[in-house]
Amino acid sequence: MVRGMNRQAPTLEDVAREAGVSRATVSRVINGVRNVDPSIQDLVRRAIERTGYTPNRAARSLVTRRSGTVALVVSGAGDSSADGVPAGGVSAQDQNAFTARVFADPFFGRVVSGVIGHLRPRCMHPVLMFAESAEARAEVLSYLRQGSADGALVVSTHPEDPLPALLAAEGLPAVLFARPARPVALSYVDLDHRDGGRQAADHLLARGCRRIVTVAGPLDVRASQNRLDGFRDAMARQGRPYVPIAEGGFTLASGMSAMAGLLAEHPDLDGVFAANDLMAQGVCQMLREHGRRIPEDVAVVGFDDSTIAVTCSPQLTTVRQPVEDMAAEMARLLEEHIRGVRTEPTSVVFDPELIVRDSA
Amino acid sequence: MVRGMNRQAPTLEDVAREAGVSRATVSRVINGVRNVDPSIQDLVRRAIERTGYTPNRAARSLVTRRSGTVALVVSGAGDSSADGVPAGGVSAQDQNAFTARVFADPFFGRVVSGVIGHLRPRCMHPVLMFAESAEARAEVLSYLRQGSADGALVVSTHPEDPLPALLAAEGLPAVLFARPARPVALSYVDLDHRDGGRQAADHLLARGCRRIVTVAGPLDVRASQNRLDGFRDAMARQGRPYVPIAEGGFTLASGMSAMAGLLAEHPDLDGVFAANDLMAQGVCQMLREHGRRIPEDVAVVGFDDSTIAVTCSPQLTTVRQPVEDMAAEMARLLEEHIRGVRTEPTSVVFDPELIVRDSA
DNA sequence: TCCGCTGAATAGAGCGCTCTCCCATGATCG
DNA sequence: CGATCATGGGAGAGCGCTCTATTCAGCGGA
Repeated sequence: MVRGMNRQAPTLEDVAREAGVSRATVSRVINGVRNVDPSIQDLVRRAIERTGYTPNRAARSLVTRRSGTVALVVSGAGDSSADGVPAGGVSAQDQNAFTARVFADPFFGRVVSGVIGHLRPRCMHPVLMFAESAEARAEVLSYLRQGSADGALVVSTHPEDPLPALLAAEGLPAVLFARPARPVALSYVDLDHRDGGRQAADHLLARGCRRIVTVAGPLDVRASQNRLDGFRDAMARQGRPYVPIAEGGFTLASGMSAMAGLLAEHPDLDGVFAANDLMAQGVCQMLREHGRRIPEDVAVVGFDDSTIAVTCSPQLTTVRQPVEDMAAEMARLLEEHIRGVRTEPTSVVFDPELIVRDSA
Repeated sequence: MVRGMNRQAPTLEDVAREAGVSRATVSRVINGVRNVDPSIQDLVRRAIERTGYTPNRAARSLVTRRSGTVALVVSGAGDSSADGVPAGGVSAQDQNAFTARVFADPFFGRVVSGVIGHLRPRCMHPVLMFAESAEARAEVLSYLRQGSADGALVVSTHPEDPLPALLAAEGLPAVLFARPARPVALSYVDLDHRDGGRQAADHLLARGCRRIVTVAGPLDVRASQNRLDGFRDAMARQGRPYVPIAEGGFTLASGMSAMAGLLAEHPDLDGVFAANDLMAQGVCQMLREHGRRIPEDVAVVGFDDSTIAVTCSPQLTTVRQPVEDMAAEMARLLEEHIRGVRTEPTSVVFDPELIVRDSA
């Protein structure tokens, strides 16, 4: 680094001069295209080393029309902004609350992990965005339009989320987590929730449970509905048409109160299926407070196989949702859409798997 | 949009032609620089509207040498890569485990929230990066060097994290969460952990607790140490030189087992200070299993005021760490470093605040 | 010997934007 | 009334890269 600490970063030009070749040749070596004489390749590589050259992303994107960035959007329903929200839109308070809710569930962390796992080897990176208001949605759209990101991975927290339709309308590359409530011409990745519910029912029945109840998720969420449907169908198929249900909100507290209600009405219950692990944890806590042993007195099956399934005690028997794999698949699909290799919307549905631990 | 659905996005040139002015004038209107005749401003704005123009980020970055992106780096200690890691470096498994650990604590979600809160109004965006291995660290550095991001916000999960020093050595703009173990010429944001410990002690004593114990965090983490020191000093100042300690790992499970141990040795305890809320939750669960009522029999004080402080039952009395504000301050400092408004490393230390709820 | 012909390297035209000059205009002033 | 100056606008030079078109060297075949 004797060559003077000039603040300016070295450019292709500098490397070319150093190596005694043209800019184009250096570019070819870096991008590994076309035939370049091995001896010259070496020459160039050494020059790159010597100058400490790093390609400038902006310049590259400008010509390739690709940023190497994808937006990872967590999207809510939010105001339509037409209904005259007090100026300034969403308050910091609201945004914090929204973010906190999103991250309270380990689910999102798994999504991030899966996405990064796929993106990293391809030198791509996720930009985190929240789209909980009309304003924020507009920002996401403009971010994509101006080419700051090549596409979007969207995780909706609400069935009425308008973002997918907006993305589809503009023809922006995007992949969704879970099938959207309304049909939209976008690829998505999903889980066979029905089958997950079925597996939970079969396991509880096989264990010999006779009085089974269920704490369902919010019934306006399709995934919750499907888990419940699959669960009930399997029960019905085994001659159990009636299953007491309490609706929860996917939170620990809601699991506890749902369980309290069920215990009051059905004190002799001996099996519970909770539609996610967080609620299952609440269920366990409430059962313990009522002196029930798990799984001796009551067997509990959760859903997701999130980190809490193993941190909570007893460790949860649960239906595994392979979130990391699903997220990686989203990234893969998006990448293919961006590269233009894939043009038609596609869906990939994953199979859940029962993980047997201590709670059932 | 009658003007032919040519796939090409409209450029400044197009807008300029449409408005009958020069490219430079349109640019001036968009960036709000220099005086432009109001009537022409209007003309231009209408032309922008009509063409549906969005400025191209890459082109802009190329000349301004600013990307409008900052890296939000979650950094671990990780291998030094010199010790011959089996080819391929970090496995997907490891990365998932790392990510899961990071997101299991609601802490990181609050950081994200605070950062976005500051960045969004400034049209800046965070790129999520993990730096749990030497390879990953190199990638972060190159990402910054090539101008893909203007600076880095670093949250270290390990005191020996080498990333801060690397960033400082290259003179890349960066701000840390928490003071680094070794002195590094970077700005950071921190909390007065000692004072937080003090507040917890004072509250338990003021409540009349006589047999107080504490579940500390990992003692190789400075924050844990400081919380403990502050706690013990305050106790000592009130004539209580001896406080039984169990060391936990900031996880729910570790809180439970630490509490189990303390209960065995000090069955008559009536007050517990846990160094974070997750452990406090474990403490509460364990106390309940031993038939203790909270707060009647045992008072529990947590630390952080994370979301679980209110979702857990009873709701936790806890020392609030204003993570969102701290994260926003990080973003603010980084932005100033990037703009060149601030050149010297700075530290900002926040004060904790005791939030009294039901557990103590 | 000359002519394609192929492979390897170069020249140079942009990508879409910002920003520094420079020029036209009209107001101000000695 | 010409010199001075603020004001608003345009021309055009890049920013650092990719990629097409082009040149050039070498080589076998008629």
